[in-house]
Amino acid sequence: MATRENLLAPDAVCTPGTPLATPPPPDPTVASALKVLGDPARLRIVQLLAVNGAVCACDLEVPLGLSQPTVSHHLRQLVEAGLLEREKRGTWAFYRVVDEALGAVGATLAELATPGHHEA
Amino acid sequence: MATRENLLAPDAVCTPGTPLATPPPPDPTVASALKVLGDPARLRIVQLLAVNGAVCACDLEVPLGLSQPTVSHHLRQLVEAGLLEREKRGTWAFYRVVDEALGAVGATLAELATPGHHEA
DNA sequence: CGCAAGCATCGATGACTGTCAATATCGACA
DNA sequence: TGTCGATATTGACAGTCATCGATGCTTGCG
Repeated sequence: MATRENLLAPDAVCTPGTPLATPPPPDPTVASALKVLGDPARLRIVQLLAVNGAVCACDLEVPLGLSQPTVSHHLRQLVEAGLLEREKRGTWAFYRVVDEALGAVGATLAELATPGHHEA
Repeated sequence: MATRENLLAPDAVCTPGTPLATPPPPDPTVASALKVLGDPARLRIVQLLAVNGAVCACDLEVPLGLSQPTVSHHLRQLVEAGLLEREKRGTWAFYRVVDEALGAVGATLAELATPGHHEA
């Protein structure tokens, strides 16, 4: 439900004495993956690859409406973030989603969205 | 497993005749949420709120190491993306994670990471 | 009513980045 | 070996954004 009434305890107050719990910062891998996924073109690439399986770079220019260097640039970012794998086959290169990496990002967000982290 | 050997079918080829499936673009809400979560400071804010429950803005400056206007700026982005809710209590403002919104983003990524989208 | 405190907004600035044209690199093939 | 096609890299440019200081706004309180 999460209506306005139960947003926080009614006696909640800004407690300067309690500098709030500082858990270990989020996995840098997940953080950089989120940064990379933040771009619409790259998110679209991941979606296209997730649906079509392995796709060669030349087939991405048209659906993305971007130039070949730009597509190559985005693919590079995604590979460096560990979200994509590359296989060179002859003159052209196929890309594929790394399910574990993408799933790890989703799982991290899902866990943060799970109540019970703070005092029940 | 996903070793290099089964990256794609061994006879896979760049098929110019098959312009590959173009699914409806990802939910704009999720896309903008990912863009907002791409910033390390904002991801950290979400994590701090997920752990501590409702937190007032004044308690975020120190752990983030950012100035008050910058913190306010990030909080605004997160609220506009639907990831945070704000409740003003007296002079100070408490923020809280919207579990459904954050969970939706995680679920979307998890679904993209689930094999079976492309032909088995 | 006036002061203080917390937060939001404004304006400026420096850094980052998405984009493309041009060019280089690499592999296939005759 | 020479050419062609696909991809990667470089350099440049424009737009975006994170950040902060200064300022304004609102609320609580004496």
